[in-house]
Amino acid sequence: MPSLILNNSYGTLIERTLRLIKLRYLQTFRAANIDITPEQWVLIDKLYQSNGISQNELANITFKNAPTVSRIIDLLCKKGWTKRSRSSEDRRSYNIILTEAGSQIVETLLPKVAHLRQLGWKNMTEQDHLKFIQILNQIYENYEDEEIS
Amino acid sequence: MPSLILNNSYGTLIERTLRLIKLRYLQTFRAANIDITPEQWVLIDKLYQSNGISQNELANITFKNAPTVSRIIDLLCKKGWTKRSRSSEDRRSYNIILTEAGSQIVETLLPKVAHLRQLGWKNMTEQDHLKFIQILNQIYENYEDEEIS
DNA sequence: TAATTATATTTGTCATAGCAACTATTTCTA
DNA sequence: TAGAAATAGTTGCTATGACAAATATAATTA
Repeated sequence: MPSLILNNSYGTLIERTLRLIKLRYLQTFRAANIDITPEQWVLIDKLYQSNGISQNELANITFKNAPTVSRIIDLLCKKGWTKRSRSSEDRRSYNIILTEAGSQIVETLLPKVAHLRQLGWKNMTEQDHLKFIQILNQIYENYEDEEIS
Repeated sequence: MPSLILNNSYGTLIERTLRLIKLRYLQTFRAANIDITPEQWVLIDKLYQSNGISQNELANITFKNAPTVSRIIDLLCKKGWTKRSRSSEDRRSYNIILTEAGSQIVETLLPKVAHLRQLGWKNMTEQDHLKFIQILNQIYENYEDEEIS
């Protein structure tokens, strides 16, 4: 259906691709019998790399907003994969700790996620990958610069 | 913060850019004093091009699912921008009609949206645009092909 | 140091989106 | 043609995300 593709603005196409990527992640997690969403995955993956960071830091590095991170951490804590520990330096914030169970989830899923990431670049070169990321970030900057009346 | 960019998978970067695009659309609509979301815009924009199509057709061309389209049409009808009219050929489906008020909304916003679409491609060539869409669709196809266990 | 301002997090409300189950029709098939 | 299967749409439940308002604590300033 090439006409469908041509008739849609790039926003719609970005959304379509992103939605499929997330669906594949979800299906992969289900196939591994682990009840986790792609967004929850992003957070515990970051915690695996930087255990003990605050919700605010998590929000910054994942580009999510504070209420969203707060609610996802709620869910992760309910599942026993993370724990909130009040920071001793700043009693407003928490250190978010990945539990042993949480670590095991990450270690189980990491190779499957690595496979998914590669999958997206099938039939393409490293050059394509770089170009894509570069354009994506250029679009971001273009919109970031713009003051909307 | 280049390290942030390099440390994030492309899914996260796609999401970040898409979120900013949607935010700019929303801000543009607000600046025009029109209470509409980017998703609602996508639907009435399609109806402006193809008035009277069914919810199912709308879902297909916007890559949204049936419940989502049903609920967005509910909202559009409440605002008086669309109407549902039972199809005479197939009494299960509706023809979704853009009202006069709906048409005026589209006509007011179209030039502003055209400006936003161009904005994303500042500092880039038509070649970049084509390459980006091509890669985006290749990623889509790569994930589409894959059977998840 | 008291008062103001800024920051980290939470909560409420709404919109979007996925999935599953359901109703009403239509189409297919034995 | 009767019964089964498919299709269009709706509704319920859950998760994510935006925004605004609230609380608690920290940092700044007069």
